[in-house]
Amino acid sequence: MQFYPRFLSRFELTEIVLTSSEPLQPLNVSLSPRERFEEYLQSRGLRQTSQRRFLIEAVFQEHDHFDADELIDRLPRRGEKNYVSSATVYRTLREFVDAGLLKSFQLDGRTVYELDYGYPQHDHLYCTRCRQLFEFQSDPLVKLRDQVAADHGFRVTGHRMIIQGVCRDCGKNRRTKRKQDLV
Amino acid sequence: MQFYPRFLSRFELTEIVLTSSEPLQPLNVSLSPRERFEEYLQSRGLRQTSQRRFLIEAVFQEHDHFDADELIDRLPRRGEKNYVSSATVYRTLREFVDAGLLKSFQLDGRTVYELDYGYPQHDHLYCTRCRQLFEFQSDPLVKLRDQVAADHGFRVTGHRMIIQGVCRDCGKNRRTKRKQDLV
DNA sequence: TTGTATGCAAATAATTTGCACCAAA
DNA sequence: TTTGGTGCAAATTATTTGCATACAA
Repeated sequence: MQFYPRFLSRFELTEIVLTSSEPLQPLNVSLSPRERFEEYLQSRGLRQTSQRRFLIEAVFQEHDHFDADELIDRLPRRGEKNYVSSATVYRTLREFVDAGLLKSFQLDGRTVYELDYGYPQHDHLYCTRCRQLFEFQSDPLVKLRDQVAADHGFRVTGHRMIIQGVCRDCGKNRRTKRKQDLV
Repeated sequence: MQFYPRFLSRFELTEIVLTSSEPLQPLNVSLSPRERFEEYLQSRGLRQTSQRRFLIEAVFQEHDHFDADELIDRLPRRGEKNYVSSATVYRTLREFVDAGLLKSFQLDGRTVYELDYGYPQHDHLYCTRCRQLFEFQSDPLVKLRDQVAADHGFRVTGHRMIIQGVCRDCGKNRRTKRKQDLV
């Protein structure tokens, strides 16, 4: 049996792929996230507010992936000092992304954020057992991407690569909940 | 200024990357999607119903990406012949994915489905202007993936790669709505 | 002063779920 | 018959939005 072809194509490329195993270094950036954000706000005629200042500290204090809900959970509650409404949290997270401080992507339906400013480009391994995200960096991947894009007349603005599987630990502990290895 | 390192690492790999530009061929599969699904149902003691039979036809009649909403739109309405409730559509789409007939992934917040059974593995280029998805195939990408995974002790079950950018046509027509080149 | 920004609550949007009824095997 | 399947409507979840008020510039 046979299906109609869609817009599929291969691309041509021959190159030597090289990567190194040095630990990935944080980038040196001249401005702190906060300074960078202030610059962003100024350039657009937006305002500095206590909420924005507080949120940028809160976000850059942690160094892991998070979603809006997790962030809100570790912020002061309504009534407490420095409380920020969730509406504002959502609005501000988007601004952080616009400002280039954070990156966001979709995983299992929710929006996941991670620090971008001050961190090198990287991609993810996702363990479908424990749902943990691991990071890796690969220059060849980026080259491959550019090659594919060029091949299709695309001007690249970015990419998102997630490798799904079972991480080392979960591979050992077969006893770990299996569920359905969701995509 | 300097940030704490996270779980970042590079990996070691040296290889020759080769790809070809032959148009990608549909796979030859011995069973039709419908037969394949019937097999799946039987193996799990599930039932064949008119809704399931109808949906599999509807889904495999088209050969493009779609989301639940688009699918429901082109199905018979309530009251008409062969009407299927949206709840059942959602439930059945998930079964199709379980059965390996469809693949699903998240894009701009919604769940996008595409035919899997009978089609070769591939990845996507996404135009952030016209929001169209294009497909490409790259063996080196898969090798790279396996290498990275092995490097991290991962047992791979799959991956998702989306290259974002502006497609050829939208690159020409600067007049096309620009908005914010959303991720 | 003047127009953003924020908090609150209501509105969305996309799915999922509870439940009574229907229908394969 | 028995147990899974379906339709309907209500419930969820994650966000977004309208609007009156607060506040930075």
